[in-house]
Amino acid sequence: MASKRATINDVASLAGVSIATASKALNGRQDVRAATRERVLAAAAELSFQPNALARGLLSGQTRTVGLLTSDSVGRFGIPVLLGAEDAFGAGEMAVLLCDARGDAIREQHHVRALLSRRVDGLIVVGESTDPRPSVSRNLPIPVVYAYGPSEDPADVSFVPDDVGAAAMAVNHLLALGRRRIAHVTGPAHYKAARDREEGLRLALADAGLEQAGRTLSGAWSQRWGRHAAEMLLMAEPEIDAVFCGSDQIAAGFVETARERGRRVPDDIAVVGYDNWEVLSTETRPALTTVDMNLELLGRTAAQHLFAAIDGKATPGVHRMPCQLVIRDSTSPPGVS
Amino acid sequence: MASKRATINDVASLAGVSIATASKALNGRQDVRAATRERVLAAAAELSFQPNALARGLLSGQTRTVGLLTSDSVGRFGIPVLLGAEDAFGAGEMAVLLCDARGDAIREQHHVRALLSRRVDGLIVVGESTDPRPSVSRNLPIPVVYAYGPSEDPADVSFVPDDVGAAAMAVNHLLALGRRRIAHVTGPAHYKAARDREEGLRLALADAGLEQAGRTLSGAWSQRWGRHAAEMLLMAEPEIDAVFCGSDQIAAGFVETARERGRRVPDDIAVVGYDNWEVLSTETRPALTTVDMNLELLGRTAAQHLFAAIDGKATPGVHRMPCQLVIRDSTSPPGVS
DNA sequence: TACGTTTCCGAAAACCTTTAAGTCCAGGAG
DNA sequence: CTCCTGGACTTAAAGGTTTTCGGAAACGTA
Repeated sequence: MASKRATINDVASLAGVSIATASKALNGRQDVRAATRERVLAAAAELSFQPNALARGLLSGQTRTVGLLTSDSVGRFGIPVLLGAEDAFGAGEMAVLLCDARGDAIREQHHVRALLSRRVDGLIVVGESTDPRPSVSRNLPIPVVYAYGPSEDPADVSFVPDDVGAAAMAVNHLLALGRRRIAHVTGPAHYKAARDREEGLRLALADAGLEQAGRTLSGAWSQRWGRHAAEMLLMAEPEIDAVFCGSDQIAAGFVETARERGRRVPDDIAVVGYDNWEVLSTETRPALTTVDMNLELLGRTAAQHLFAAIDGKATPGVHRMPCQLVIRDSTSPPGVS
Repeated sequence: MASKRATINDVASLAGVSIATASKALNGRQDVRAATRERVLAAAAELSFQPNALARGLLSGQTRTVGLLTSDSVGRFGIPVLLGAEDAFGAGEMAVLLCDARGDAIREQHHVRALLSRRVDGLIVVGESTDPRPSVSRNLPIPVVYAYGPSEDPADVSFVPDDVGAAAMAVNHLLALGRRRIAHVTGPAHYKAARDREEGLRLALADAGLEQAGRTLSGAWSQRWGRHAAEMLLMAEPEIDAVFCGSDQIAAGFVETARERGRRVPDDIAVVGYDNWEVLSTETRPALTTVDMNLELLGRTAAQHLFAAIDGKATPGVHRMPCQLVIRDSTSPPGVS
């Protein structure tokens, strides 16, 4: 361990100037002779001087730090958002203070206070689902943006994936392949994500003047449920030619069971998943066509808008971010597979 | 947004005392009358006063903040470690400053400097694999602990899963079930994890006086490779009765192909995976017996030892943390399934 | 009254940096 | 020669908190 951290005072003494001059030299300001600046820089290098961000922040009122508050144990959805945010901040000077509330409102409040006391410049709140969540920003002295899970308060700034549009896009893809008897298997109906994706399906089918094949099957987001739903669906609606699944896990389960029951994917039944969770979507056979919510982009965008808000240019409201359909073998046109 | 943040000065004025007295009252120190303390506390509450952590840190030299430096984009292994660390810190007062070096040494240095300038009290470095990595702690004025991926420097403090012991444990489990012809499919041989796990297998077999069934098959960590290896293995060594896989992905692929080839799991072939990645291990049929590396515990332990190191009690060396065998259906004794 | 003790409170320094304002000096213009 | 200008540098204040030390009041004792 180095003995003691060098301060700008040490640098100034070593260079034989005042601390004011040292500061100016180090920050590239005017009013300092080239020779002097060089002496200061040399001294700083020799002492491996690092300016104390605390002192700087105390003075300027800006810490160049943002808080990232997640509720879902930094789970499946938090990570990419976090990465995108870190990406937007990272290259520059911003740092991210990470807090996990583990879904507990009390703990969340506690973390908000801790972050406030650390004088973060802003806050990103990552939801655990796309269901609107209570606002945390009432009377907060710093800007807040919500990612993935929007705030209940429309005056807040929120970024969410456009589930409705993405589902419609997925279904239109199936329609373009000539599929006409499309079924829907999805997660628990109390999730807004499930309802939104069903809504997108409904819209796309209505546009095409078609009826959905059978009723929507709501269960869990799991592979197990996908297998179970496949059993039921193949029994009840034997002549379906496509399935839109609410998650890749469901789709993976569906594909597995369909194959065991002698249905070929995609020839007999085309399957579309959701999430583009690569460990599943690229490893099932056939690989899954699926919706990628571009969460990393979403996180990056949220971070950029947080910057804007810090600079005083807020853009309130819920912003729906476009998703992307990743086309793989589970929806190849016949003969192409 | 609230107008302006209250300082201890505002609190003191409102309570009609000096800032020194206010500080003492707020921090529960002696030398302040009960009535006065109450007045101060009331004033603080009214102004919703939050002490400025910057000022406090500047004075005390302690920020109650640690840096968490990850190389693997907070991937599969970083998350649980991070959670464990956050857990150990969280309840109390510590905060975590997250940095992702994305595997780039330059960026890593940059982040270390940034963290240093923010005066973090310590650093946790999370590796992307169990291969030893260059030390980052040379001449750093703060303690550093390494989690998952150890430092090359034995004077540093590192925590890694005990892959050798865990593999031996897994194989002993197979032996206890009466399996005698055990094969091994694992990831790329240049990974220390792959070599360590093979070593554990070797030791367990040697103890039992047995030979491995066929040679170790090294490929990728993927499901695809698991399927491919299964094809080869069932051809080359048809009479194997157990397989030890280097990852759950490999195991999932193996199980799938084995079933398609008419081998029953676990009756004909018992399968053990590695990682306990639940989306795979609990969703395959049958569910996988697998090694759980207890990464969350590892992260928590690393964090606790970082605390100890901050308090001056370091424990240098590479600490191997015990793993745990999670027994599921893929190794049920015959007739129990 | 003089003095010591206890209890409570306030003044001021310290932490480190940035910046506004001020000082000093050389050189050019009048 | 005087005055002004501008460049190069220094002084000092500010930012919010904690802590040390000293001061004042109240009270008891001689």
